[in-house]
Amino acid sequence: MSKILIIEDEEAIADLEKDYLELSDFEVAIENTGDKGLETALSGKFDLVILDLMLPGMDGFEVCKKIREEKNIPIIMVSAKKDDIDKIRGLGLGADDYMTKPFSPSELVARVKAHMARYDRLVGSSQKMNDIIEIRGLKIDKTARRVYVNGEEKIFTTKEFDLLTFLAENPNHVYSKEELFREIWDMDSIGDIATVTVHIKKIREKIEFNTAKPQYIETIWGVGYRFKI
Amino acid sequence: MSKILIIEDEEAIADLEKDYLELSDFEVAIENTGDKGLETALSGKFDLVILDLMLPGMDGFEVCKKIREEKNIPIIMVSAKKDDIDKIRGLGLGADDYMTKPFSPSELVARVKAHMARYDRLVGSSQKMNDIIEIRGLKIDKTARRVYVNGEEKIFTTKEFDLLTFLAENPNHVYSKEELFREIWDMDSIGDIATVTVHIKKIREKIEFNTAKPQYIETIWGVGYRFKI
DNA sequence: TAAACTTATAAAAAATTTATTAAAAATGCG
DNA sequence: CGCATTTTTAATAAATTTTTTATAAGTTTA
Repeated sequence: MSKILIIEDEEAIADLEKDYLELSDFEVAIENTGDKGLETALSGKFDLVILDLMLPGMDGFEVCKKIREEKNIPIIMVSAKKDDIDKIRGLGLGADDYMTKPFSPSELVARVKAHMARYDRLVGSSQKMNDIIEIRGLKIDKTARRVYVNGEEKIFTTKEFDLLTFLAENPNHVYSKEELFREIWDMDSIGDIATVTVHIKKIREKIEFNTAKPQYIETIWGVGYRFKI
Repeated sequence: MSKILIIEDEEAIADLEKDYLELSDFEVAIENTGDKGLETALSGKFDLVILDLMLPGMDGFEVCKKIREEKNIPIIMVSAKKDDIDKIRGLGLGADDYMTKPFSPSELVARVKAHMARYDRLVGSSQKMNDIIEIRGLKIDKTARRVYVNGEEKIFTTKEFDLLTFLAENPNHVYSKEELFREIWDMDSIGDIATVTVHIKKIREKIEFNTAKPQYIETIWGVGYRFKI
């Protein structure tokens, strides 16, 4: 199922868009500031972004530019002023479409579908450039299998990389050691899952500033681990 | 230089569009019927099509659909009636953009540029077609099938050359031995892919200063190989 | 706070993967 | 066909990763 990120500070509008998109079977998330929106967009979980121009914090121009530096996913920019639309079109920020408020929900859905279809058509099954996950200072390049922490590359082994990538791709979700084992090791955990603990430790040594107070992979005592977004 | 095809029966309009696009350094051709337009579009010589909806012979709907069956190039559809635009948008013909006449020439140029940029961004007209790959001290001449390391020619066998070229053309991407085998040997690896390892070693002997610390082809333990850019 | 339980850490042992070498097989060419 | 070259196979060595194990440290619960 395709995932759409709405970056919009007017709650009523965002909710309305969300409702209509969900009726068309899209999965929708909303962020209400530019900064949070950018971060979520760069997490790599979304297939399309609907971006309002006027936002608290970082504005839409900037967010669009920053997303484009890393991602090729379709971006639909939305503004209340027709003049702004003409202006940003000329700036060549790399947005894929521009809509002036107010617009009909069905038009939004139609455009979203069209952009998704084109993206699939062009990028298709080939190499998706969309394989960079970035959360705060952590950057994971999936095809190159490289990990950077605050710009510095850290060398990861296969299992470490797979485990970190899985957690980072599914943030804010607690996984038990058994679940992680099944996910990365492709088999049922017959008893011993101590190796998961050891791998988590090794990952933390590479990505955390202070392993005792992890910023990325949290321990949920008695349950498992969670990647904090 | 990018080439644009205008399919439009009103000569005055077509000429006007042509003039403006040429001012922006595009190469432009005009066809005035649907049938001829389709044929020219399918010739493969054009990077973008501007397609009028009302045409003698085959109409714009049909032309758009037929182009899409063969080509992914951007198509901008043009119509005098706003209603028609809404209608075709819903049809999902695969057009990339829709404009209602009359429109300003500068808007046309802006849209053309945006679509070209996106197409390049997603499909990557980059250096893939280049005959000579040069990365640091390594130079690969594809048509001559010669390899130079710091100016000195090294003799490569067929498989060695193909393997090195594939990796160098797709740098920063980790390929497993199986993938490399499929790519170079044109068949599924039924079990043994040890030959890939041996070829990598032979290539390294020729291009690396110290095969134990490869500067070009890195080993990603447990995964495969990666050409370092 | 002590007991019970869970996770973190460290180091070694085990397993896996790749590099190297050499010989065998296949291919291409005169 | 026979020779030279390329490619593949196979066996061993070397390197690296993964798992195990033991112990320490941190939480929770009664």
